[in-house]
Amino acid sequence: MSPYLSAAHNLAWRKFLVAYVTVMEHIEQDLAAATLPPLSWYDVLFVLSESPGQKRRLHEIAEAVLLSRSNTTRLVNRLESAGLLTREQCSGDRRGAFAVITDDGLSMLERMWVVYEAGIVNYFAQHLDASEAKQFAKIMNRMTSIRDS
Amino acid sequence: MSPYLSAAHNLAWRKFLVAYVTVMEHIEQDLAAATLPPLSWYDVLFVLSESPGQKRRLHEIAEAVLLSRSNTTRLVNRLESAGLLTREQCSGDRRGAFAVITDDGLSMLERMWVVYEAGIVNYFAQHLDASEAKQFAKIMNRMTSIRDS
DNA sequence: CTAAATTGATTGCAATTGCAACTAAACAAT
DNA sequence: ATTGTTTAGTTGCAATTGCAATCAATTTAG
Repeated sequence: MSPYLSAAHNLAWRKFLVAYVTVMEHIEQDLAAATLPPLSWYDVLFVLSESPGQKRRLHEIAEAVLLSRSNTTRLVNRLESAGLLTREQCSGDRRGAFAVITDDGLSMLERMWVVYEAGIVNYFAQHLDASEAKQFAKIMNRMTSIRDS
Repeated sequence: MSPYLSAAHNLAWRKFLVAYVTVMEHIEQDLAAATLPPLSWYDVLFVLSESPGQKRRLHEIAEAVLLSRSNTTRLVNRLESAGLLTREQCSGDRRGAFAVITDDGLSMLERMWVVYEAGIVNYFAQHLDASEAKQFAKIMNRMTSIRDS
């Protein structure tokens, strides 16, 4: 609750912001340079590929990729237009729709991962040794829990 | 150059992404709830307030806040429409323009900082002790340097 | 059972972003 | 001086986002 920010914490915050945008820009640039779609597409394809039956309800995708419902609808539209997934009627809940990854979607996922993984290594992981990586993940994890007072 | 990502590094990366968006969303929500402008406005106001004469060339702002030129032009337009800064003709370079922060801009900066600082503490800094904060800043700093092979 | 409330997904619309021109001024080089 | 190049800033346009409203289906409650 104390609204006081030490200089060290303030600095950490600023470096965090800068690091995030520069790393993301590098990775997005690498994808674009390889004429591959943006990371948001990867996220959806990845979630689907991990899902039972390689399909998932739209609202679950939204939650998994931290996107609003409406943005998910449209993102899924784009992937569908590109043939990377199809929509499937949901038996049992007639409101609902599944997104199902296609073979093209799976191969796109792989092609993107080649570039994406290299980017993560180059711009991010390279700068952390194994124990730092573990510690780092732990810290980031704390920030995603419900806030207290 | 080794394009191999360990499980620990991969996890760290994912937590990084999630932490960033959740923390940012919280802070933006807090600002919006206080009927304050988004963080992008704060960044510009802050840069100006730190600048000699409280003014800065547009391309310098762009660089400082990691934004493209065109987006900076339009962001500055919005702040100008809101009366938080003014444009000033640049003597010595007739192409150029300064953005100069106004008194309203300065007071907006302060009002935003109240909410922003609380957000940084609540969603970010709270989760780091002093030594972690220093270590964290150091790591983030490595990621913003020029990449090597 | 029926009305009210909730949930899943989509749509409209305004605001923001990204990218590629474009204009004008400065700089460089012959 | 004259041409070519770079730099500053802006603009057009298409794509993406954010938010509120909408519609239909499901669940809840009386």
